[in-house]
Amino acid sequence: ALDALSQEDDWTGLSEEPVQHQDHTDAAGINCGGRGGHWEAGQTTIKKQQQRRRKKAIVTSVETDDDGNEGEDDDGMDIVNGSGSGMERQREHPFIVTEPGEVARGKKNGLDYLFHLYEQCREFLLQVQTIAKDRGEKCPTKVTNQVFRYAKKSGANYINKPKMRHYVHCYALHCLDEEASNALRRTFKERGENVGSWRQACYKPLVDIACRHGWDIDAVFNAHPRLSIWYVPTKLRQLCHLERNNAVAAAAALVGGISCEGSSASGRFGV
Amino acid sequence: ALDALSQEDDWTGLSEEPVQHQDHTDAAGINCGGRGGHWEAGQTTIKKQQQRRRKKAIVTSVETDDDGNEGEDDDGMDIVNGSGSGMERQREHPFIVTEPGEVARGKKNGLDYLFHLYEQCREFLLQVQTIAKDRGEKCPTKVTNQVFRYAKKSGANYINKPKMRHYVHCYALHCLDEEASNALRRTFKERGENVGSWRQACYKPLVDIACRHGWDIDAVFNAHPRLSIWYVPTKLRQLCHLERNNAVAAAAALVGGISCEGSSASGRFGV
DNA sequence: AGAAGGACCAGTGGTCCGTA
DNA sequence: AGAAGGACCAGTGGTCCGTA
Repeated sequence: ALDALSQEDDWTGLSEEPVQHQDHTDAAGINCGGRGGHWEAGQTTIKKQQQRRRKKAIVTSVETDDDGNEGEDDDGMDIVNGSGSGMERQREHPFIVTEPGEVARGKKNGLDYLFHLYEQCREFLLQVQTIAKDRGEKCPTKVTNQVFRYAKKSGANYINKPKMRHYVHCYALHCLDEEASNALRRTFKERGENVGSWRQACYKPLVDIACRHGWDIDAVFNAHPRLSIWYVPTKLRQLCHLERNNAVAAAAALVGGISCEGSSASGRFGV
Repeated sequence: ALDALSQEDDWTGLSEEPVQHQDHTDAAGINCGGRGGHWEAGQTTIKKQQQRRRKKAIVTSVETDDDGNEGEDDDGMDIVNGSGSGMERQREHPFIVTEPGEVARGKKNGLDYLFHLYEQCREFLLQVQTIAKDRGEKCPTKVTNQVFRYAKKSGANYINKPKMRHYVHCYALHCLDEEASNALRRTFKERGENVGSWRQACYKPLVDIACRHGWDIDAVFNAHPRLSIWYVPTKLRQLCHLERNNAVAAAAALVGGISCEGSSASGRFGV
């Protein structure tokens, strides 16, 4: 009965409501898909050089049970999800790149399961919203700390903030262009790439989508009912900004040359 | 040149853009204006019994100037808004209830000035938004701490968060029903009421407006372009919730009597 | 090595209460 | 007394880095 909540439980077979897919057929695509400048270099450029002095983590919750034992080094534990005291829940199995519909084998979780977690968070948010409205309290529109707390309280210990935030943009691609998302998964599975590589690769198609929508990644997220409840990840926002600047610079170069002549693009066009 | 920023500067004469007034002609008014149960009692009922252990404030900024003086008890100071060191800015003059268009006399500020501060905050927000969009950073939709910080940095020292939050609902009434707001001001001025009483009196008409919009005070705020940038005050939200419950209870009593017969209103109507 | 997530931190929303 | 606002506090968004 280990891992009943994740890969061994055949949840993918459940009759989940299909993900609504919005058709973004926007005609005003400018400079999308070409160049792609810093898709390798940009990653390190963006990285904040934020040096933190981090204290050694202190063990705070060593609650002694009735017998006075302190929950000794119990390596061969066989009950994992039990609610008994002193039982730490095991970590979730790591994700691997799977094709759509494919169930991960061994101690792994697949990407359909990953995306399923986002749907679960949405349901928890809807419940939190219902409760808040009923009580006349302010009502969250996004998946906030409060929602993660509610999910944990509801028994969904496998949901946590760092994980969900980490893969938000992957889920975004799945929502916004399921075909492209599926194709990317198949490609990266075929190549034997790890999850980190696949995750990195999800950025580019999203930036292209943002490009087709005037570089407004917030508007792209907000226009999609299942995506609008997620905060736009900082890195995705930064990549969109960098690419927009790139595009603007390229357009300026086309018009006025790269030399500094004191004439802007709008000046050349008499605007 | 004292108080150039507030009442002595005849800013009300400036060509401010007129406040856009939305016409909320909603037909579905149910039980608005009647009863009004806890308009006295409710104020104390709501009050959180939040006992805080508050430490004695410690003086932290006693910066000694070049002469080594510690800024002694300088009662007869004549430069107030000067940017010189050791000069603390004087508090703003207190508000008094004024009629629309009336300029406060003496060391007082009028209510047109109060509402003007809200317009100024909106302009600061618009500037913060422009900067954020340009930098590709996340863009605030409300008047946040960041906006207050920006206002202060821009020299608007007379704007601060506690003050603006304190009178938000008064500004809300001014936005949503300027006629009613003006009438209330005239009445309270005539009666010689102080600002606190006027402020309290602003709640009821707002709750009535919320009633006419299905008790959704958030929707009421969000529907108005100048009001949507302000957080709904906690107390106003609570009052709306209480009145809604009141209205529901009254409706149930009309249908099923107050006795507990195990039949709901919807049951009686065969829904 | 690649990855999951506890726990930290800077800055937020909210408003109390020492101050004038 | 009535009122303005510095400064505090609980809980947030964000993600690092000790852990497995």
